Amino acid sequence: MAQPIPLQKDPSQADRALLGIRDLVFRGEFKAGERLPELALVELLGVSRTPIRAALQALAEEGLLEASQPTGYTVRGFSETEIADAIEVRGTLEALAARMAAERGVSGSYLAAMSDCLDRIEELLAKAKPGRDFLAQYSQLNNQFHEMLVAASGSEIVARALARASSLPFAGHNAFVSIQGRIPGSLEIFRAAQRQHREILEAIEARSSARVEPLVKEHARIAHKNLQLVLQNNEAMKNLPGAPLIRRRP
Amino acid sequence: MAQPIPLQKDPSQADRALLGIRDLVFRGEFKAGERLPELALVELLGVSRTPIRAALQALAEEGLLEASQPTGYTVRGFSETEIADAIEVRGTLEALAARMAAERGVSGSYLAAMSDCLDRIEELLAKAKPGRDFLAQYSQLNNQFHEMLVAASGSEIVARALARASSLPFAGHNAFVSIQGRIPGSLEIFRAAQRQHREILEAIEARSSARVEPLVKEHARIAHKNLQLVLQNNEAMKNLPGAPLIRRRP
DNA sequence: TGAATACAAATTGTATACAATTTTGGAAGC
DNA sequence: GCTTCCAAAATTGTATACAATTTGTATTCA
Repeated sequence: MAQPIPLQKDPSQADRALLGIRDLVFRGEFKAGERLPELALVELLGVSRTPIRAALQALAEEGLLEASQPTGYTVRGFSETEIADAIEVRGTLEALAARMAAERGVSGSYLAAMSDCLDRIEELLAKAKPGRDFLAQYSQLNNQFHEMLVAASGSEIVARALARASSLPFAGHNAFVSIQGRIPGSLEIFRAAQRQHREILEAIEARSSARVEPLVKEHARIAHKNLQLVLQNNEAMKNLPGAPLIRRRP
Repeated sequence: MAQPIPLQKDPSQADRALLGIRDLVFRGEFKAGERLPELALVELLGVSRTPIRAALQALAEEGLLEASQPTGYTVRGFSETEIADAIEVRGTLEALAARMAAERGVSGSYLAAMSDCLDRIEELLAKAKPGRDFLAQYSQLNNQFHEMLVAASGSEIVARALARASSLPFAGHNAFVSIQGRIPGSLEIFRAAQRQHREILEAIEARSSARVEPLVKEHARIAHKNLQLVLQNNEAMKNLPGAPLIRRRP
């Protein structure tokens, strides 16, 4: 099962470089298509070239940057279609994970833990209205449920593939949660998602692999709908982390 | 569309390190679970630590190595189940690519090029018996068809995810082709695969997204069967590149 | 004026020195 | 005999010097 937080002592320079560069890109300090000169990053982040290079390589693997010809790295931009495809890939792999969980079976205690997680989400939805705290808590619980779902597959290989697919900007399950407070009717979206969570868990409990697969795929389509909503809402776009990476339709 | 060969002038030290380490691991010079000290690799490959480190990082991303606690890298071993899962992930993503191709449509000239590729495979199967040349040619053409299939999806995101999934040892479509000459009845396996290739192409031509998805998944199961055959055949195991990475069932 | 070339600046690739950390081996103490 | 601690060795993390390459710019020649 995956260790959610590796619990590291003090962050290395390489970690600082990774987080620092990702932050610079997400904040739009470097725009899509722009080069990232190593020395500029050394200046901005205060670490030497060695960890900077390691971070650039990692971010290129992650998909945020791309190696440019004949050398160096540039910021990658994402079209609406590309983001939709990334969500589709994530949903497909999540569905595979859920199917495996249903086929291979999950222990009663683990199912109970997943159900507990859903209970807490319901509690949250019952009493709270969208706001700062609410969104942070929902995001955390939603994340936990999805982590547990993948772990339930029992396959490290699938978990790995899924983690990679989810690391693309806007592809993860919480990509749009942080700004749903600004979108009208978002509470109803959360409620719909939660109903799907229950159905997914029930299908796994019933070992119904044929049913759980389309359920998870459908669940991933919420992200799709959120993408559409955000793109039509300028106010939301301003507050979406990484918004400068999105290539709007010409 | 993906550039199969980046056409680089002379290989960098980093490239040499990457290929060199992969080769050492596939040949079993370092066994599963064993550490890869940087200085040992410097000695063996004759390049300095900087490109060695870049290569280690890349190979860990690829899945061949894993970062070990609290530092360094070790060779990753693969159980039979893990290899089966990797094939399943690859098949799932390939099916997604094919479905997208069917949904979005593929130009007539591209379909014709894919058909040409299949014609050449048929020609090869008609006249040749399994042997050195035959396997190399089949492998090349099989690879070409699968590359074209992914490209037909029109999605770089999916192509990327698939390339990563296929880079895990034994997960690619040609993983077991090189030793099929040693397995009795292999020609019949190739013929069955080719019949599936035709059906897949016909389904895409007919824009039948619902039909192409299970066809591609079924096609990927050939790799599954080949895995079983190889594991039961000691002679074949000896000639399988990367065989030392496989953790046999205890 | 425009193109070609040579020179300068910027940038990345590589090697290596040094720092920090982890592991190892053994001696001392219980 | 076993554990504990410390020092030495091994190993990785980081910074930086130098080399090789690419890019930009100015100057010269047609």
